[in-house]
Amino acid sequence: MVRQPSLKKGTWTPDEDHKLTAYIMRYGIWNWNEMPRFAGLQRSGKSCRLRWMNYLRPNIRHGNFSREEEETIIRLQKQLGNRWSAIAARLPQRTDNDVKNYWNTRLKKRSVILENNNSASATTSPSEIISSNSNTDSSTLLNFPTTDDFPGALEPAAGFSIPVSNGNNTVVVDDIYTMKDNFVSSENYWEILCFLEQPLMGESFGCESESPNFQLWHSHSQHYYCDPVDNFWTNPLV
DNA sequence: AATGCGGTCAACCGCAGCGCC
DNA sequence: GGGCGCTGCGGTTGACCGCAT
Repeated sequence: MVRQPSLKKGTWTPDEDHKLTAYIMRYGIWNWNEMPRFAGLQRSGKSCRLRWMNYLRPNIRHGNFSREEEETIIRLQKQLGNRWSAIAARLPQRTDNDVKNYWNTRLKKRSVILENNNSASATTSPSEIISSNSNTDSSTLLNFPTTDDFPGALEPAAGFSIPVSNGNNTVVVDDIYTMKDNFVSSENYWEILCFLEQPLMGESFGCESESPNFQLWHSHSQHYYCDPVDNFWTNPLV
């Protein structure tokens, strides 16, 4: 009798991330339950899907919720309840898991205060209340520069400190190692590229440099940006 | 230096919805 | 209509980290 290898749980390793990303880039998403086996992963399909949807998928931002986003979450949560996927759909580049975590860890308490303040003063805007609230987490008050603020600018690299305008001097950008966001570091870019040029599933990649995907990738290499319009990642074979 | 505690967030679990047969 | 498999969603857990003592 062939024993089914036990499925791994817990934190994903960089190697597992690479395997999953490379597989989806090459073959697309076809069946979450079958994919792990073909991708050489000892993970459940659910685990792979979750990892892809919440972390590896391109065009995802983590942390540094803007004040506008906070207000949107608070407003929509009031309107829709805990329908996190619906709320996340209204927040570009945010995942339902991120929105849910952010709500549970930060906004939930603040929302209660907001309610109290609103009942006390119906004329005060949410942002004013957030700003004036002494219990407010200082991290929510940072005017964190985004790529929306500086179109075409490079995203700060992982581990770098950047100046903020809340009185503290710097904030450390979250450590990322690959494709966590739209942008990846040049080091990771080449690391990924090297990985993708390795044979997958025992077959050669052949002339990857002539493939549409490769050219798309290089066409964005200035900013290492994966354009969602290209549908490059989610459906690489089209 | 060691320990405790609270906050954060990645990941798991269970369930509901949907489509297919 | 019912069973089955797959996917998506929301609640919850547990590991990790920073800070206070």
